[in-house]
Amino acid sequence: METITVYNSLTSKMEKFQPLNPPRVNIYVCGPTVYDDCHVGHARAYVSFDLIRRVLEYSGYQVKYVQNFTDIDDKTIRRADEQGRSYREVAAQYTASYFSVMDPLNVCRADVHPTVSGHIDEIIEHVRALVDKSHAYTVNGNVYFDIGSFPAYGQLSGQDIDEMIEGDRVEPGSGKRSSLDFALWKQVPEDQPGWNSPWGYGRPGWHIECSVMSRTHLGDTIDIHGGGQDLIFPHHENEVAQSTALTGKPFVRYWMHNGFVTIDDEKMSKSLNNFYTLEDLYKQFEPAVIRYFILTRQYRSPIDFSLDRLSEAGEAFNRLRHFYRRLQAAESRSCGSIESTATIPSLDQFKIDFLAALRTDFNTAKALGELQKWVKKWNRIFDIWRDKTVINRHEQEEVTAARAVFEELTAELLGLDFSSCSSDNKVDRSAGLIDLLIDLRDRFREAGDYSQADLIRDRLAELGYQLHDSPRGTTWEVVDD
RNA sequence: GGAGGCGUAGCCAAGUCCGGUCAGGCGAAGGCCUGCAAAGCCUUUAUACGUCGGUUCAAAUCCGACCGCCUCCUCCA
Repeated sequence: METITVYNSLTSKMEKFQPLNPPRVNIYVCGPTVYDDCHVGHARAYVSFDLIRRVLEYSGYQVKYVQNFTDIDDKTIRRADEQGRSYREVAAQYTASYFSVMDPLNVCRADVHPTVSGHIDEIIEHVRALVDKSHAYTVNGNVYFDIGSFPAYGQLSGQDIDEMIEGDRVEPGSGKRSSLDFALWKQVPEDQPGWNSPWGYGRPGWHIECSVMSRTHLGDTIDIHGGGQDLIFPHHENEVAQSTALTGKPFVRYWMHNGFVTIDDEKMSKSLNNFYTLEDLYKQFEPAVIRYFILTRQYRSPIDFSLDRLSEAGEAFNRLRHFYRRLQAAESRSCGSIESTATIPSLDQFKIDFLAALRTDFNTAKALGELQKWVKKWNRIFDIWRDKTVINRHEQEEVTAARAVFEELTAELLGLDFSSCSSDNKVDRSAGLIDLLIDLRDRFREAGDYSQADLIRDRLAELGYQLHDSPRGTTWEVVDD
């Protein structure tokens, strides 16, 4: 296990990462409410924690990763009512939609994807225990958590409780003792989705789900709890209260929160109606480019989104893609026992710098910088080799090693898979045909009939086959647009 | 109002906790390659760190004040 440094929202400090029971690491990430399509903000969150998971696993930890779906709450019910369907149908549809956009981003699925409706018994049990311990009280079929019974309330979000209460007023008729007391269980009319409970017909409150699901699947104390920065208060603050009040044990060792995606520096959100759904973006951009874009910033910083920025990320991403092709090409070159001509970039140093960046609070921006720097060094070597007929055998071994490490680091850690880009069914099928046309074009070129040669080249380009003339002949590739 | 965060070259963005040296990308300009292109690669693009003070041999980095922007305090990744 390698040393990893993480920023803990609870202490606002960088800390050495020490899980409770190494090498095991328990991670709980707040998942989406499944009532609508995912936008770039969701991608940011889940790519970030996917990356964190990958770095931990690569570093020798055994990760158990749990991410919930909130399938029953005000929003899923409202959406169901609008569409005359059940909340279960709505939740099923958007759960499927979640996977259909996250899978292409290479976001690994969680070990467990629990749902609220699947944990009603455990929720009722948790609430009942809080009532028994006098951390919660009942008013007309509602159960509220009693903030006054939990002195540490406000610690995570850095809120001064007295000040908050001062500016707030208890809603008349709610029966709450404090304006900050929050519902663990809500009474609802019989015609709404709900369950029978010791307090009557109702459904879970807004925060209890995560406390219960994380405890059910990961135990009393979890190592990492993740989510968006907007969840710190009140959601995570309330989770801490509910969980700690019940178990008496620390709930979370490391709180981690990802920054927002913004549009013109304002938060991307449903209410501002300034979001881009992933489904729409996939019509214009490869998912891998969106993932790359997200990784160009450290996960805690806000990242300003625009189609131009995404295109820029696409250009940077293409550098890596072409570099990978160059590695492959160099690997299959013939070698001879000639003298070495160039200083090969150090693979070890690159790997050290790259991993150090990721292990210092998952600094993907820094890691990508190290990667691009190393790529540039290699490109210089490739340019030197371009005019040679053979390369040195030892140099070729270096290329093979470089290719293997590049594949490993990009695929396993960054979740950017370059090796799959180059093998395309379309390619195999039409390869012979394209070669035939290139042959034909070469004859025109030799005869000096460039207008015919260009016609072939242009028509192929229109079909998505791009030709590259080089001293060693003409090559081609399939270009996605 | 309370809490948290941000302000680095044309643009994006590391670095700020642990003062002293490189980030990296996009764009742009040159060049290589080409019959010409396209694509790709290389080189050059910077003594940049919101403002004003202070500490220090030395500050983007530490201290103080100020200005501007964002987020949370209401569902939100």
